[in-house]
Amino acid sequence: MDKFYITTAIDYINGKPHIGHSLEKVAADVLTRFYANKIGRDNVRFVTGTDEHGAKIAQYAEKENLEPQAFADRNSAYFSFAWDQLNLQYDRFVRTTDADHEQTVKDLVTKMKDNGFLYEGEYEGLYCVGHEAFLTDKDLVDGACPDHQTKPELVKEKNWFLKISAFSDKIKTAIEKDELLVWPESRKNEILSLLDQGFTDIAISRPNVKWGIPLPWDESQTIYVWVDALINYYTAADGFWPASAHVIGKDILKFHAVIWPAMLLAADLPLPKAVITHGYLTVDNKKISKSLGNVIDPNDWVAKYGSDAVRYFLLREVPFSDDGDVSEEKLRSRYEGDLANGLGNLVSRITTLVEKNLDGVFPEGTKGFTAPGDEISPLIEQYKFHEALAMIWQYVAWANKTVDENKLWELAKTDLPKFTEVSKQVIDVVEIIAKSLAPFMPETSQKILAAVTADKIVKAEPLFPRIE
RNA sequence: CGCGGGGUAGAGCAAUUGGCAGCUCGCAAGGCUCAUAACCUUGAGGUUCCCGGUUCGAAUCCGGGCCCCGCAACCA
Repeated sequence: MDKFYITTAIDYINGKPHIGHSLEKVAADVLTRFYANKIGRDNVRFVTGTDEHGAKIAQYAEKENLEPQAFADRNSAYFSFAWDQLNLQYDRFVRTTDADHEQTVKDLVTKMKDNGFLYEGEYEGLYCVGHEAFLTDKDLVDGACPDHQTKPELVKEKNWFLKISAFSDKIKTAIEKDELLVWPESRKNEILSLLDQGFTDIAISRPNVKWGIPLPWDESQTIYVWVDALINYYTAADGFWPASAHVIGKDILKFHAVIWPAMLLAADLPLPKAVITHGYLTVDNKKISKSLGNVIDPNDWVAKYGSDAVRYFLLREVPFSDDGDVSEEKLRSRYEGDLANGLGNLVSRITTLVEKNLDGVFPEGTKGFTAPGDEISPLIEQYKFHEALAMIWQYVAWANKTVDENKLWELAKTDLPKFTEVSKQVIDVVEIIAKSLAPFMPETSQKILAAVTADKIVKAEPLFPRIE
């Protein structure tokens, strides 16, 4: 591998970022830092951003008496701000209203048409004005929309369609052979069975949506927001295409594993290497929802516990591929248990012991700890972040145990050579911990490395101070 | 019989191919005093949802049943 291009889903800006959005971005950042360490930062590209077109956005903007663009500018900034707080090293924050993106979308769609994979058709359906969307018969109760208590209108729309059917075999083969890896396995099976059932062609343009990118050859239509949004990955590639991994949530797998590949094939472009699907978070075992009032602003947690703690918590608490539950109580428990009592206290006690008894310096040639093989990297490469972190904490446990079992504070008085040797081993293990932790907790990693590799080791400041 | 995920210690979860049912937290007892009231050791705690089947052997495989959570909206 000489290059690695990683993307996250770009978020729809009808609201503010919540803790569920953060999980995906943090995971992508961990992969970015991990591969950067392996192949050099210049060879890794990390892109995230916001999805800003569509009727809904225009509607929200109107409610607030804002132009759509002004609304988009404001809300997009909520996202980039949150990602900065979480210390994400993205190379580009792409917005679907960016000029170069709009041009790329037009170019790609034109290419799909020139290649003969678009056709003009008519869509007829039951349109609910309240939803601004088409409903199917099964959505209706007594012929009316159950949410709006209105009868939908029968509407005929002219649209341009993408011939997905022309590519379904190719896509299926690519997924089966893992040329397009769909992870985890259960998601791969899900998509394959979806492809077996057959995939209908999708409309790539809409006649009645104004806030969007116009079709180059028919300006009465704008490009369907999903088509517009997916192309961001190509817009922002900057020579890195094809993507190594699209990190996404489970709800949008269909778009990334079928529609997006079909678009790329229609435009003669290579397929991405992997679609990595994560689960959903619940808060206090309930779905995240505004009406339940359990939406968590990641900025609040970062302000209180620090970005590293939040990054650690999100990836340690929940297996990445699965749904999982979070809460401030659980975060606090990880913070106090794993971080303050476990790692933080370890660094304090060992640096203190070395400062007090060796004046912070190991004699020339002190034998240290021989590192075992790298057990952490394969876990990160397989997106098993929670297991990687659990593994790192086994080193923390080993170090604490070693200090205790050897009674280092006593050895310092009775057998200084032995003290020197054992404490050097512990320091070395702490260094391994810090290095392994670098992608997950960059600031903490730096602090620990600075403390244990100093010419003269001194008692470290608490890494994770008590809160409140 | 709509689709999917799940039911394992008080809580949260794990257990490759069927092979001694484990981990973290909490609880109890003990140890220690280097350390952020932190750390270490030991212990208690199980009908693996229920019934049946296959097997030398089932949390795991098969059949049947019960229960919980998603799949309409704000919402990744």
